[in-house]
Amino acid sequence: MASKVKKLANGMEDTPRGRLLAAAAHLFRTKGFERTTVRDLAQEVGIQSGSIFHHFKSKEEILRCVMEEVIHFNTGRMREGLDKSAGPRDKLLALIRSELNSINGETGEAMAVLIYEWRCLTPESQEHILELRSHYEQLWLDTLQEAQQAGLIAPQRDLFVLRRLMAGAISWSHYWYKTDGEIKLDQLAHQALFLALHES
Amino acid sequence: MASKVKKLANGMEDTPRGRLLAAAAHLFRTKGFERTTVRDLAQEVGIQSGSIFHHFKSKEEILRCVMEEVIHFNTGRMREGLDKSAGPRDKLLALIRSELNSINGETGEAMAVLIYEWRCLTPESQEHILELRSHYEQLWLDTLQEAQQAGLIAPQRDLFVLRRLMAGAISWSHYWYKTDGEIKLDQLAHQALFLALHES
DNA sequence: GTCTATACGTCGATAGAC
DNA sequence: GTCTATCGACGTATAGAC
Repeated sequence: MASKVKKLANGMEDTPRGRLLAAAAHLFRTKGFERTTVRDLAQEVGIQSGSIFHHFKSKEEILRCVMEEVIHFNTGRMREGLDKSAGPRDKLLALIRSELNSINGETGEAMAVLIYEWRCLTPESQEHILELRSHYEQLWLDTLQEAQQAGLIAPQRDLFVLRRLMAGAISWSHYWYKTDGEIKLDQLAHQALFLALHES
Repeated sequence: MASKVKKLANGMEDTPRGRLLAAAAHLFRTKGFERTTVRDLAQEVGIQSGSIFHHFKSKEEILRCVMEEVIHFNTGRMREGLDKSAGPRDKLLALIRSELNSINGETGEAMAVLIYEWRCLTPESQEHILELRSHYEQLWLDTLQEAQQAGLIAPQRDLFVLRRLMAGAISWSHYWYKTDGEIKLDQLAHQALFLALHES
């Protein structure tokens, strides 16, 4: 039922199309893309399965749109966080916080879909999404470089590798981190910052 | 065809059952569990689809067995590496090396299956696999604690969180790390060790 | 232990009325 | 823009011969 879909936020308007995307993020996350049928999707928003194909030309297109939306939304939010921060340490912390938030906050389901349903995209869609992500990754590398030049990160560390390691560390949190647990997201961000810093 | 399956190593004997498991690790990794059909699987080992069900009672059982085998094999290898190392720093490095090797070496496909096809297990199987992993995780926590007591890891760091972050950092490497690239696995292990150490 | 044949459900997507 | 009805393909698993 439509009421089960918690929030249509994240730039997803309250239109049939937006509701479908929100439901898709939820179902693709919990059941996986393959196991989710267009009939599941239709039921979740309260229409019939045939009606879906008026809004999207295929099931794969729905997946691609979920991924596009979440990248756009989070790239914007990350840029905001970066603009509000001064100094390399705070900028780095802002990036970490922003990424942790993407994964464990309101956009968490869509982010998990972005990570785990990658294979279900056609090669053309994969290429398109990769292109969207590249700006996002460049912001990370620039910030890390700034931090290393300021002496916050040891000179012998490979920043390209460091970014990959941190991306894994952060994204993995969706497996174990509980928003309502003991650890606050901000504490987690600081623990993750230690991964990069020279002197903890 | 059977010849396409590179190695039946990793404790998988050269029996019909072992060949099926090796083929399953490969196919589940590249196509995903859902997209892999029992017909694909049968073709890969050169039998008919119906014959599979003489060896396994369901497709899900094959998945569970792939996961069980890879956990057993890698827990053993990790213990070996640990036994050969002296001192907390080397022990930690041994764990990192061992885990990187599990993910990027011969057992890489099965490890990726373990991580990414989790949802496809029945709840009963999930519980069973979790139990198998718990010993493995305890070895990590013990080693981290030893390192912290020796002053290698800053006292303000939460070791439970650190292990989770490192698990993510390491497992993520299967997405981007290329065994035949510039970076050697041992270099990567050292870069990953920096994530934990107080003074890089 | 592998074969052939097939039961039987479910899938994505389409067609055409309203 | 949503409905109903349905097509044709493909999925897992089984039955029984060899």
